[in-house]
Amino acid sequence: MARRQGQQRRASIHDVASHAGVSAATVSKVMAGVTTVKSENAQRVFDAVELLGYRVDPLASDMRRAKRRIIGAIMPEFESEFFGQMVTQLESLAEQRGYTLVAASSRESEARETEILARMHDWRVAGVVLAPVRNEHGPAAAFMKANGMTGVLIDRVLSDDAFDTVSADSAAASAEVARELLGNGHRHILVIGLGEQAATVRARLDGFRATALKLAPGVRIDVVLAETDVEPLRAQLRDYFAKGERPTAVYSLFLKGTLVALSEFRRRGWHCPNDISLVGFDDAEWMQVTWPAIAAVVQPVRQIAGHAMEALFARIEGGEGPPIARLEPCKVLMRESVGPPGNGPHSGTARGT
Amino acid sequence: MARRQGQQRRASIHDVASHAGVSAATVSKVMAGVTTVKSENAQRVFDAVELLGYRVDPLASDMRRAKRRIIGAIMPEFESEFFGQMVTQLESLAEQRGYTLVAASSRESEARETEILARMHDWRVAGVVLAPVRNEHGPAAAFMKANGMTGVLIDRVLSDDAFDTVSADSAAASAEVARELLGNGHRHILVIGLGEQAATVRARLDGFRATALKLAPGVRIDVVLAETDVEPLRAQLRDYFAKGERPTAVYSLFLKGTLVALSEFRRRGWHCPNDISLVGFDDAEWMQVTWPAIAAVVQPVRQIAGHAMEALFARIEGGEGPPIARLEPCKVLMRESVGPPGNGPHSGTARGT
DNA sequence: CAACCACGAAAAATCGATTTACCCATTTCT
DNA sequence: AGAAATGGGTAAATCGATTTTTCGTGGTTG
Repeated sequence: MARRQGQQRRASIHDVASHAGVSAATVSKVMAGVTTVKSENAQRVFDAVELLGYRVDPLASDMRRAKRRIIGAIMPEFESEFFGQMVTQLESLAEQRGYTLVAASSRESEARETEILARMHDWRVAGVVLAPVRNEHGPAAAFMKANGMTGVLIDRVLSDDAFDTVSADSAAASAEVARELLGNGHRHILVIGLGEQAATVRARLDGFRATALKLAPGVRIDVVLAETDVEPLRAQLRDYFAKGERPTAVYSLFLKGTLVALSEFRRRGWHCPNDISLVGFDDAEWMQVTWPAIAAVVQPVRQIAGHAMEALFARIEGGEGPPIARLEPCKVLMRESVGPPGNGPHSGTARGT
Repeated sequence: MARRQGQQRRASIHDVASHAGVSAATVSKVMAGVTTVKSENAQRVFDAVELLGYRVDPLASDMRRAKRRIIGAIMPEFESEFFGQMVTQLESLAEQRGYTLVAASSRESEARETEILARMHDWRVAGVVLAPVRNEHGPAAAFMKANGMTGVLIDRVLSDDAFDTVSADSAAASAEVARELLGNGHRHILVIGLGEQAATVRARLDGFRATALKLAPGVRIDVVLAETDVEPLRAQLRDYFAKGERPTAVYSLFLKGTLVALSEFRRRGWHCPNDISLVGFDDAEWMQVTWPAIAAVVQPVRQIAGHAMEALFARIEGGEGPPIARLEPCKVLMRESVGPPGNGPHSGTARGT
């Protein structure tokens, strides 16, 4: 084709202009699709563009406008399926509107979160999709407010007075989990989570507790919350079981908790669902191929991503009005890890085995 | 602090200059850390910077140079632990050198891969870390060559005549898997993979086969390869077992293959390792908490990322010389999914059960 | 026939930095 | 003492686009 040598400098708008015998402004107009250019000139521009392999430099093009066609995305991590899918979705939605997504991971650190935000501010991103490490009341959101950035908060949030929020309907999903577990006959259930993620954990916990108590007022619900990290949770869980506590089901409020629960079951030689039932918030591909398959709450990634971007672009385009707080419905997949209690060796009779 | 109202326009270098009573060039020098500035002036600049909350605009700063301080990363997907960790690593390495990482996912499509590459070329990235969908001989690498881009290829590659490559030492790892399986007494082994990823699959397969045949010349090694997608592989695997083939061990050459194998085992009611043994290339967090824990080859993500970035920056800084092809050693974690053959209900005697 | 409009395109300003060329005092060297 | 080197700065050019202003031409209108 008309591709030039790899070595030489990229063609600029001026190269095209002089080749086509018009001014740079005209080339700009043609590229932007403005109709007030004589068709003959437009054609010569097209030819020159083709010949030189010219493409608009998006950064130079963005220089003049206050908001650049870049969307920032900040996730707590990239390693999990959930955030991986989220980034993929956001990326493709941004592209659809001619924006480029720049993603960064805060690695579960609020300090890094703010740092990244500052960098994105430097980049003059048009908007930010932020999945905060803790919740909407952290330093990151404060930074965005202080600097007049436009953004949307997702995932570990409920609502905010300055930003639109989009998250899974944790409470409703937890209520359904409660119905399922209670329906299976469980009356002693352990819930595990991370206290740091205050708002979400509270919603999930309250949603679960309210429904459970309504269905069976005598139900016993134990709660083991670690503050920040997974390892302390593992230790607390170990203590809990070591004390002789024998719930018949465990509900984990986040993915890593499900892994911790499973590994503790392993250590103790317990199998699901005979010895204990397990449901986790957050689904993963492997959960349906293990034996038993693990029951899980599936977060609606596409909906969250879609509505987040919708809200974000509405603000970017100047949309006013009070911030919205959206809750997307989850799906609860009851799989083999949940069954009726009382089949296992330790339940009822067992205690000191 | 001295933070201004969120509403007003960001301070530019000229605002700082006029506040400090010097020229923009002087401000630029101070920000760049040039020492030939009178300390009194430097101080006034610092004060003005503090007062106005000034930060250099990285895009404007990059305008003049040919290569911008941006590194592009293109991964086949973001959803898996491996590529998630890879992006995280690359991001932090890029940041350490004052670069920003812009990551994009090709979603296992060569067309998208080239598209993204073109976009990154438009962005004039300083370099690209590309994990190709198929291998190093695809259109993406060709595009990079044709446009004189600097880049490094990772993961599904072995070596290239134009770019540095960094990948896991598939052959050595597969040899070790062979030693383990043969050592356990397996003499009929099924290997599954994706034919599309030619170079890597060949290396893994050959490494496995060579070592296996050396250790036990009579060993039977079956191979089931699907071309592009996972679902056809599932179908082929189903056919293979339906024909009555009963290998005592399966070695999956990639993560999704391991999932497919597991789900097929489930369908047939087979348990590891009694009915069949399983090892997979690629580790994941869940593999150690399931029952049985799944044996896996762990790819050295940090080393791959580290050496890829090292090589990339060497080229960016003008390093010459023939392309290097690096192989990073893997770790093989033999877990409970592997055991000696012959305990299961179907092996030996079984056939029509 | 002069005044007015519309059209299309060129010229110039702009975005926010960096870098080059050049200027003016001192110092240093011969 | 006169020339050359050096320190410290500034104005202006530059990067690659977009956007605003200006300009010339041709056609209408009073």
